[in-house]
Amino acid sequence: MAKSASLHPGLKQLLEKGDKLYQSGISVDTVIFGFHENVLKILVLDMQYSQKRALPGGFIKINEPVEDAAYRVLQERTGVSNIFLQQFDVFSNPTRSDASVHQSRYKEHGIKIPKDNWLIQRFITIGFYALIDFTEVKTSDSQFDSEYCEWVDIHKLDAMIMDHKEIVFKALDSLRTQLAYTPIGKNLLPKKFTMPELQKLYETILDKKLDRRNFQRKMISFGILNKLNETRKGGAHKAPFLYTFNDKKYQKALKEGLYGSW
Amino acid sequence: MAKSASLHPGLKQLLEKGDKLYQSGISVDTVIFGFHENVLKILVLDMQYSQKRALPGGFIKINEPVEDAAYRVLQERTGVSNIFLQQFDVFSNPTRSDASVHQSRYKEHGIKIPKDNWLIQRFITIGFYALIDFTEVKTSDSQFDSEYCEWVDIHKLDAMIMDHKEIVFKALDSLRTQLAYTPIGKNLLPKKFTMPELQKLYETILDKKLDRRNFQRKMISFGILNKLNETRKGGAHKAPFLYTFNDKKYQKALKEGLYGSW
DNA sequence: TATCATTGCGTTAGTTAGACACAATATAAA
DNA sequence: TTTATATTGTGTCTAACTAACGCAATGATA
Repeated sequence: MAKSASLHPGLKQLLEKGDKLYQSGISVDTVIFGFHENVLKILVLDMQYSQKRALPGGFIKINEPVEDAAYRVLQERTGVSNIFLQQFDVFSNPTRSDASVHQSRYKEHGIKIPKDNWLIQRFITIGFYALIDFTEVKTSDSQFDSEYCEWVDIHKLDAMIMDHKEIVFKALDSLRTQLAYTPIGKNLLPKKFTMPELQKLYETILDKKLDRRNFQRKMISFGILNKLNETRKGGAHKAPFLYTFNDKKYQKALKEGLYGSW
Repeated sequence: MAKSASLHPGLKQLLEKGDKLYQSGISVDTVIFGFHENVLKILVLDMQYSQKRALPGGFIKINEPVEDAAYRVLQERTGVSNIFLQQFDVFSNPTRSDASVHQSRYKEHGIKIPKDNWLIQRFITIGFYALIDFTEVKTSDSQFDSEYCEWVDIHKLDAMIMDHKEIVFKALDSLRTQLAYTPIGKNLLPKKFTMPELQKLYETILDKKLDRRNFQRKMISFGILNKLNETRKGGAHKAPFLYTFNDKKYQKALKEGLYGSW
């Protein structure tokens, strides 16, 4: 069970110098959404020292903006840089922190965290959600031992530590709201995609069937798509056209917002 | 210039025991909106020891949720309890903190804050905005000396400390967005109000003229208003009917959202 | 009593959303 | 090679909604 693991220097440093390196009592946690095989998934941490999953999160360096901290964590975990990142809420329930999570992480290395260590205190966490192209992510190992990232169907989430499940559902809720006035998809889909694929993405996020023909009309009316002269062959039926996003217009729509409701 | 002021015990405690009482490096700041004489105003702190204004803000007690901290500050400053409070963003620019603000506050009492005091560090602040019925607020003196609250036209804002002006404009932006899918007005208007008054509120927040007749139709279609059998006489012309909000339906709309865009 | 700005209620044209029809087509089955 | 089948592309229709505007009623003022 307890594998003999050498203590990663980062972990040691975190314990001893964390209070000098990081803002005290604040963390960031990110819900990373990806879309694969018509399923909305999130990237969670699987930890050998715990049955429960965790959101990828981290601390905020002294002199680091919160957004940079979230972005840094994201890059460490996914290697991807084309990311849509959005702060959506703050989680501050005084009882949300759970020292035992840190304890078991260090216990694996035979270390007991002193009670007065900076890690053992109440943490307020700032929640972000990220949209990532599933195909670009290498779920590489963490910089720490015994932790690796894994995509999980958002509807099949097992137990998560602390209030991370609440964070996930709030993130999903914010994403749904965002869908109404912001273009979505650029970061969740490959460069080229078909209209049915885009529609599946919307249907999955909204958890709701949409009319194929009305969806297409509305989507095109936004003016953020380029229709290509290629089709995606290989499916068992009529080959749908491929599209890309018109980057310029997409960015403009991100800034100025769309209007429609779904 | 330097008035001889006795050091308020709260101020002394803040300096000496702040690090034990409050979460370190985190604060809340609230943009308090009010509506009076067809002008959108915010409640700002006027401080004798500074030319600049400040947002009412405060620190987060150990074991206090962030929302409670914001609410507590709000009550201290306004005495009002029927408040709509909404967290909207986090401000974390590492250079946003300005020790000189604290220094001049204490300097008034002849105290120089030690450089290693907990107040002299980078603070991340969580931004809230609040909607308050102007008529219910007593802009009472603060619990501290030399500070009092004052309503200021949002379009005539003078200099503010640190990044408080940015916080104000982001709050206004969030309020505008919110207007599209949430009912507004219950906390900004007196119990009874007329349709033109409600419209002025919307126009002021959106900074945009709306058609009187279409506004009325849409507002009524939301089903959150009770039309009373009274009119507001005294104006120089036809007396408009008075309305109240239907509390039950208003709360429901708050939860479930409206739809329309303005 | 007449004036006048404002309010309440109504109309119309143009646009959009939602539901559905039908032909075209890429593969699989016959 | 032909046929079957599910899916895609395009189009139509109706109901609902939005935006712009008309007009009579009203309450204070002159």
